[in-house]
Amino acid sequence: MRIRRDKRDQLAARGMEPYAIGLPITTTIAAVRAAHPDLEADVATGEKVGIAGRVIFQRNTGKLCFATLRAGDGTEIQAMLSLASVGEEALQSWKDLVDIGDHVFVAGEVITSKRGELSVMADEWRMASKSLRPLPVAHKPLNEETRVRQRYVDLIVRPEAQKVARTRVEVLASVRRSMSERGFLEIETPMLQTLHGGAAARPFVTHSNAFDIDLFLRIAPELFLKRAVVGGLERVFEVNRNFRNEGADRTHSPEFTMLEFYAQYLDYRDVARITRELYQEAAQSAIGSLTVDHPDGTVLDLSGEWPEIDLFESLSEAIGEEITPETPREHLVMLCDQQDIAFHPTAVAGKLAEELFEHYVVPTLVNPVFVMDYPVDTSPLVRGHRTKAGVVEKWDLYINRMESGTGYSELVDPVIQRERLVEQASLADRGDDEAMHLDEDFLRAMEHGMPPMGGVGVGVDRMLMALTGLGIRETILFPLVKPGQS
RNA sequence: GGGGCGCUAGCUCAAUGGUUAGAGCUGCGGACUUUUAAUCCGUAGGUUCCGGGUUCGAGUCCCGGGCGCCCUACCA
Repeated sequence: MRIRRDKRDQLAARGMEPYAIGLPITTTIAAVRAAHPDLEADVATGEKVGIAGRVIFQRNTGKLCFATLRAGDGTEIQAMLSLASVGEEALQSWKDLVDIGDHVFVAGEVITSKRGELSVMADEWRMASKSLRPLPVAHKPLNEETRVRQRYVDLIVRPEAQKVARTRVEVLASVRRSMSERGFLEIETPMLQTLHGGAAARPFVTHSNAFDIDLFLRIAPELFLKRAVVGGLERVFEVNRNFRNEGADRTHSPEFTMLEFYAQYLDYRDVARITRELYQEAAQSAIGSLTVDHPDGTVLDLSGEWPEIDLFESLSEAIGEEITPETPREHLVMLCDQQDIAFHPTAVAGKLAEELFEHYVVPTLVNPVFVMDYPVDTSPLVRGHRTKAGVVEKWDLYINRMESGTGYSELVDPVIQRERLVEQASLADRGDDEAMHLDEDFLRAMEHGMPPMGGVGVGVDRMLMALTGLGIRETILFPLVKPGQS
């Protein structure tokens, strides 16, 4: 650090700017590479360029210096500085003052070296940004903590980190494209809410000084998106952050990115199809394939139609006895106890059935599957099933043994909705801090006539996980980390 | 929440309770006009995560704390 600071000062002393702006850059490394895909060794093209990049390797010999410059997109090119073309003073400055990690500008002719490496033979060089801290040694894996805490370093030295960051960009762009093509409007709804609703989760609480009230960071945008549909924005979506004050592990982050979309007059099967298409289009544009290979050897096949299984039927089959929405709570408790499945003491029968499902069936769900028709008592915002008793028109999408999305035929009857929410509110009063509170304004919106609609929530981070096989903290560029000692 | 493992030089890692905590790469000085993780010679580099304790002696053992990873549970 101290030595590099001295070099920074030396640059100024020799009349060079250590952080130069307005450099005469004429092209990119990628463009030079693309223009000269397969030159023979030891060729001079006569083409003059000005390029800049970060020094990633250096090989300084006596009168001829080599450096590998890398751009953010991972493309690299070699810079060569010879005594003959830059002169003694510039060559000496280069050897004295350039370190691995510096951004440098090089202007000169595009050539290939005697070993065939595409290079720029410099006529001049300039410092673009003097790096004061050394880069970690290349070719040795950084430990996971440093990668997450200093993602900027991770991105410099590990091309895979770049790739993941760019895959996320591509997935988000693809999702927005797919939604737009189907007539959905991207809208923004409140992150700061006076009541949290739309999901069952513990919220983060903050305080507004101006209004002198406590506010919640949203756990879901659902109730506002539905209000927008009431208002005649017939198809809406939002891709943005939700915040849940709960556990963090390989598949959960306190802030995570969620896609929600709602479309009037569609039902849960219609939106399931759209969800599958979204996924397939995102996979195609982000990784170029509907077959995904994970580092752990898992292979996901996202192609074609995705199968549907019935929650209670598949559970009954797995257990070997019939389980229905009418199966008494006591019996489900007994089945859970047999398998040492833990559950919350106040859990309702439907919740227990879902616990059993997670234990028996979920571990087998690698390729995408829509799990259909959930118990009514765990789904307060979903419409009752049109033919089956005790269940609602809801699916969960499982990919790679992970819940990756959920879709409903939304409940739009304000009278039934009020009954369900009152029931939830009484749960909240009894100490279930994840139950929903009564949102009178939401009910008021419904009472103005909410069109029948299908709605979906898809975890975008989990999309990235499915497409890369990585943990959630690798798919998020800057995940929350506890402050360290220093 | 419970259990396990880890934290030592810029990075990746060594070090039976016992000399002055080592190695590779990085860095620094030098040689070299075709190198590719360049090579060769020389050299520097430490609050062993923090705080206590046991001991003649602690990176190592004990207690407390911090941070991370894995497993497990919880979180519809």
